[in-house]
Amino acid sequence: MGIRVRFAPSPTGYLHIGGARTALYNYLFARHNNGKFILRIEDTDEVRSTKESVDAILKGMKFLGLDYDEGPFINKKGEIEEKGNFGPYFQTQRIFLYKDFVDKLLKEGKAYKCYCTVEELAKKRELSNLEKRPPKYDNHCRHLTHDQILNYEKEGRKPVIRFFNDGLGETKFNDIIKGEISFNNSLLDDFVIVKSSGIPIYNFAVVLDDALMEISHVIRGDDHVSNTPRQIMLYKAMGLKIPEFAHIPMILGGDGARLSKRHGATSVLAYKDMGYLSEALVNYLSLLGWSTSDSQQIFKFNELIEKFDLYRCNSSAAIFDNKKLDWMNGEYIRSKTKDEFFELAVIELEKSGLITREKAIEKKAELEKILSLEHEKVKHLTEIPELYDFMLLDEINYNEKDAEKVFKKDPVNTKKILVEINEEMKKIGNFSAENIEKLFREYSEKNNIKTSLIFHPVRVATSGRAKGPSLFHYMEILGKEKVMSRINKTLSKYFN
RNA sequence: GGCGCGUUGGUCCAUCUGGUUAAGACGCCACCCUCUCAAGGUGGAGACAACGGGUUCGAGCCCCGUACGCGCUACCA
Repeated sequence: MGIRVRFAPSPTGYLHIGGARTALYNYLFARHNNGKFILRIEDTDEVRSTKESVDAILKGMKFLGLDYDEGPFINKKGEIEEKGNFGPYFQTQRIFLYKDFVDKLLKEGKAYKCYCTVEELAKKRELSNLEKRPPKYDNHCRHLTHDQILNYEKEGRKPVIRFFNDGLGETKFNDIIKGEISFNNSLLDDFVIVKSSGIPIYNFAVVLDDALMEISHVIRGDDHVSNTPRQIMLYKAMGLKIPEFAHIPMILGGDGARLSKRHGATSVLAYKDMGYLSEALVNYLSLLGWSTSDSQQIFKFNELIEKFDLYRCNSSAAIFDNKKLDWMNGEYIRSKTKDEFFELAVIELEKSGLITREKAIEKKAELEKILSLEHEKVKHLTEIPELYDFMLLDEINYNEKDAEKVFKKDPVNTKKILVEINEEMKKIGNFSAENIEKLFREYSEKNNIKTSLIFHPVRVATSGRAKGPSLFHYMEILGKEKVMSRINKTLSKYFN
């Protein structure tokens, strides 16, 4: 009776945005209902499945914070281990579990061996295409004679096993998200359930795994809707309990096509590398297909668990909007405490070579002051180095465009102002933002110069750019000496 | 081709079992704040609910059809 759901990716690539959302919805549904969340790797595609993909998926899950009750995970030694009582959790390792079911289906005449080769089938398919008929298997091997079978075997043909579909009646199910969906059984053919390699086909393995793992709700992408009737037929044929189904719509790229590499990064880990917080990604993804009636946008993780409702999911595809994700990421970065932001910033700063971790921790108080200058401006963590480099570098980099614009407009007066203000600053005892501002404003008044004609040049002269934090505040942190020497350096670089 | 699913402003979506000036968020624009850039605040433009029929006193919400999009139709998952 307990709720058990699973996320079952195939390891043929990294964990992408679509898979991540499927995983998230499963997770949220399980946690909301005090159920179990299971991770199962569907690696029955022996050609495309890779170990690297398994790693990438596991890492992606970890980054998103989607912890599961059962399934494979990477242990402290970096090896893959499994937890849970319904294992194994790799589909290929479960093959031995399927044998009895296959034998039973065979014995009961609900499945049969088919000796047609892929070439033969391809030819038939081509023909029916030519004749504009639906490409359906022609049931050629349904009733082979003993001799025919012997002959095929002698030829060395390895059979596949097909499900015997009588084509009678219809298969319907009530999808939690899409409502009632029905299919006419006569439209489905005798589909393959076990490949000639002995490895079961997805539609068969998924049924057995879900049944054996006692999955109560199958929550997956709606590209599986059309597969569901086949699976239900199998559940029925094997006398297994049919779970509830919930098919969540696809995520599309800006051009309305299915989200893919062409639309930029689709790997969850790539988003991490681009400076997105997992909280932001999770929050954004949660809203791509689901919403509350009051259209709440920002949710704490626990709040998501509390409020998430599968029945309120949308049934139509959604376009992934990077702009909104960016906004949300900014919201989450802004909501970080000083300490948290410090930790996040150190990682980026260290990555860019601006500071070492040791040094950052040694000068934590000062660094935190610097960081607070631009904290609210950060949209991606990766912007941090370029936002603060002028505060951390001895030698500033001038943005030539800004320098040109600010210095060359009125070089004579600008030079005069810079020289004079630099001289004036010597007088400041306590080099505080307040005192600097006071001095600047007095100088402006005394000489009847617009403040902007002072502020802008000083900003570029001390930071190398026209954009930046509050002028006097960063000057205070920089200190009188650095400020004055930077102005002098600017003077000799641009005004000689 | 067949079958299935979908279609509310540029985007995500609300409108719970038919009765609202069709709400909110992102983005966009303007103004305010201001030493710049952001952030924040205020306001604004933008949808006659794909289209066409019905049912009903009344439909974005129900029914039918059309168009368009997506998915499945593999010894892929």
